Amino acid sequence: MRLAYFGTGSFAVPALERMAPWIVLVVSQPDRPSGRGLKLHSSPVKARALELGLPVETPEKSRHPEFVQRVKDLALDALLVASYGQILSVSLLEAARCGGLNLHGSILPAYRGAAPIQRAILDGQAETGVTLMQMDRGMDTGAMHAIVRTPIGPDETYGELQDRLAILAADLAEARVSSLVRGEGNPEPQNDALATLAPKIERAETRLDPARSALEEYRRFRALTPAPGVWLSTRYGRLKVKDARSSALQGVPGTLLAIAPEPVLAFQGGSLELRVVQPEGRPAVAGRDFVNGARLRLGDPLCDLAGSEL
RNA sequence: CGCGGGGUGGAGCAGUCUGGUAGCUCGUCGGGCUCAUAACCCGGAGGUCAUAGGUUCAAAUCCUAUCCCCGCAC
Repeated sequence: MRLAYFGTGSFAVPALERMAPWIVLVVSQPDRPSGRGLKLHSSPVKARALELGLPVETPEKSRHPEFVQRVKDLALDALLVASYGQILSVSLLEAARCGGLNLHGSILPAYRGAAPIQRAILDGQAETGVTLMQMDRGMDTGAMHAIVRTPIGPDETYGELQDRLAILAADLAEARVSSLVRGEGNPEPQNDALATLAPKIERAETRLDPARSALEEYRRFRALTPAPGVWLSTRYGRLKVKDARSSALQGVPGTLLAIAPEPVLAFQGGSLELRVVQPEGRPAVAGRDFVNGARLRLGDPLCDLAGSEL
């Protein structure tokens, strides 16, 4: 079996490792200036592929005819795709004998799009999964070959869930791709009427607001942790919340309902225990340490609710 | 050269602008109070103020260089 592997994010790394024996080319997003100092950074998939000694290409546009021709010349059985970040053109899909097989982090047709794992947590879903599907011209609209399901833990974060789903995706690829390539598939079309979208996360969604419900904001914390992360606008500036748990304590939103053993911040109808926070320009610290440094006391307001600054 | 913040007893911070005794909230150790406690009271130990050099009678504080950490934006 000869495969090309199209992937970028860390969700795609385990499947890359598992399928490496059959992968003749890895395709990932180009290195881009990012981070402090705007230095070039490789995608997780590219970095791992190079460690594995696999050839890597990072076309700016994978639909470019010259690139498509190069793929065609590889005489591939299929393109295996996971978290690639570019739409694959029909001409590219047709460059492999069995087209494109996509590993998607949701139970399709729910959560089509860029951020299925985050959106599932954000919505409070109790279950999600990975779908292996036959790619077509639409976005995550192709017929489904297989689905694995898994419950979402009540305190599970995006990072933790993605790691689990990535393993499930690798299992799924290992178990099914070779038989699909042999033509043993029996794909089931998606019911478009049941489809939902999972658009990418917007910056505005990363702010925790004590005026909103504790339930909703705890989901927000879980859905966006560890990346891109969530933050509070406080009297001491922006405060990233890197670890938190929901708490049953209730009180005036924005004030501290407890100081020890961990500070508890009141939200609407509940509260969050702030376990690890990070002030601007400083390393992350235990919530208790932040409270000590800021000289906060029980009942003190941490956030001002008046204006929704930023 | 994208913009910016920070490195001060074990932890988190103030002090730096306007050089002149090392401060605060915790932790820790000892003692006390209490039925008891993560609560409270009293007392103690513990600091090369990131590193190197410079200015000065005197540097955490001013100047120069270096190392390390981080936020924003992308």
